[in-house]
Amino acid sequence: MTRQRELILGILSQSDRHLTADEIFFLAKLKMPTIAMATVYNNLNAMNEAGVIHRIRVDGGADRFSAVSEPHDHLLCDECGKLTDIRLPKLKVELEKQIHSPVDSYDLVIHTLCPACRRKK
Amino acid sequence: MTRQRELILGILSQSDRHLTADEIFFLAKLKMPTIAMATVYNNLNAMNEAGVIHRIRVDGGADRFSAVSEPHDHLLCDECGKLTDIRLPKLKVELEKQIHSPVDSYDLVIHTLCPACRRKK
DNA sequence: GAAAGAAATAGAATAATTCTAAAATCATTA
DNA sequence: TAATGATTTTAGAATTATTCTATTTCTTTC
Repeated sequence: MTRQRELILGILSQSDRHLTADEIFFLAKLKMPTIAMATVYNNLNAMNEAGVIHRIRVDGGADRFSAVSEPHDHLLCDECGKLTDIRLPKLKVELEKQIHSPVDSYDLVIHTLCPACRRKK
Repeated sequence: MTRQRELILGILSQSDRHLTADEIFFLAKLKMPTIAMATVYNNLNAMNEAGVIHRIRVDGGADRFSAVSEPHDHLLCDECGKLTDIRLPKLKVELEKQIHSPVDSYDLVIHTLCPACRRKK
């Protein structure tokens, strides 16, 4: 656990949004101006592999990262692009029942309108 | 519907795998050597927007495309990387029940071992 | 405090995708 | 059929996200 890794993890933990590597790099630079982009990626990859953070790919953009370590799912608002975490604890078992095989893990992004955007319609 | 678009759609329809833009480009070139990569992307994007084909993003690699128009889900084998379609018709309703909101659509990739790889373990 | 190993840095390299400008194709109307 | 305008394709440059590489800086241990 280097200072850089600590910084990056801190940034992710404190953010309620899911950040791109670029955003993390920018925020990290504010606190540690010498940090390099490769360091950000190195650490994001390492922590992702270790399961400490989570990488999520969304259509039309860079990968996002979040510090939430518990498995969880995602709501994506197609109107404003906001990405929210949601926990569907029963889903894994449900999926295993449906495919008749053990599920290692899964990635789920649900497209829906966020409450704010729904109200505007 | 240009000749190029027809060709690309044909390639996708006839493939049982999910192809990358690169693979589609290669296959298209065999039939129409003058076709350009940009044309492949133009058409893939257009057809994806129109809902005729489906783009799917998988960790660590290029986007894949498939012609299957019905909504469906994906099984990804973490061992050999094989990506298979699966239909879970009840899931959408199940999700709507759980999030208490209408679900526009959703993307699901289930990580599991394919039968072949499971046998080898 | 020197040596060894691990991680960080800077910048080049790669891969996937998009953009741009010119040429080709197509459909429509004169 | 010729002219017109719109759309699409083409080729290659440009961009974006990410990884790689070689060198430097930190840590840790002796």
